[in-house]
Amino acid sequence: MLSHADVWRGVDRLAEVNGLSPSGLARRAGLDPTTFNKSKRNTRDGRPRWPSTESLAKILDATQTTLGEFVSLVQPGTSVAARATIPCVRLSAAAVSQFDGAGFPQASFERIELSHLDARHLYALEIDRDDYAPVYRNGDTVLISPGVGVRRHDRVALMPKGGELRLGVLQRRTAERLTLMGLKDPEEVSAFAPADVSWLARIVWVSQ
DNA sequence: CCAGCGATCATCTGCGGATG
DNA sequence: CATCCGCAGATGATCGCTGG
Repeated sequence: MLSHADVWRGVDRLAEVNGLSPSGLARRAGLDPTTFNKSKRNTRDGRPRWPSTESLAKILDATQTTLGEFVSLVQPGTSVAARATIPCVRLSAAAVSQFDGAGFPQASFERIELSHLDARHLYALEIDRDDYAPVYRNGDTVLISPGVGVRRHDRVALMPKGGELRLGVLQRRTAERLTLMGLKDPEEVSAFAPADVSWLARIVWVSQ
């Protein structure tokens, strides 16, 4: 169960991992900058005050954070330092055998530094071909997070069973069919049966 | 180089409006 | 009536500029 302190710690951590102060986070979410002031977390007679679910929904939306990710920020021991580096995989080395069933890399790849995203749910993919230019050029690094939800129109990485890793835009996902739009050419649509997909994960960041 | 000054920003306190 | 949130004003920290 989340306590009053847990929820406020989560708000502080969410601001921190996004490089914001609590007031900056409130502003980004369209709230009054004082909404998350420490002085407003308890009433004058010392009773706890809670942020509204609407305010929480707004800061999650403003930071593209899921409720599950927010809850994970509350857990003890998830310091920013613990998120400082993440494994980095080369696109041409991204074979199906090197990932687990959830899409996390199994081999020990080199690591790159990262300061504002939760490294426990991330790995980097270095683009070392021109297949996705000009959207992703040779030398770019994209960050993939199997730990977050994938929605329509998200840029994603898809690993077909027995195939080669694909990057694209998730066009549609039903129980029978999953369609991926090409990054270079939106007219180039690939369809997959869910049973033929090893894993699908969202691209959350790109360095270029 | 350093002190003084003003601008800017974050935060705090107190109050009142909106809502249930 | 209790609670959450926005507004206004005050305060303190930081930064950049200027002049000695």
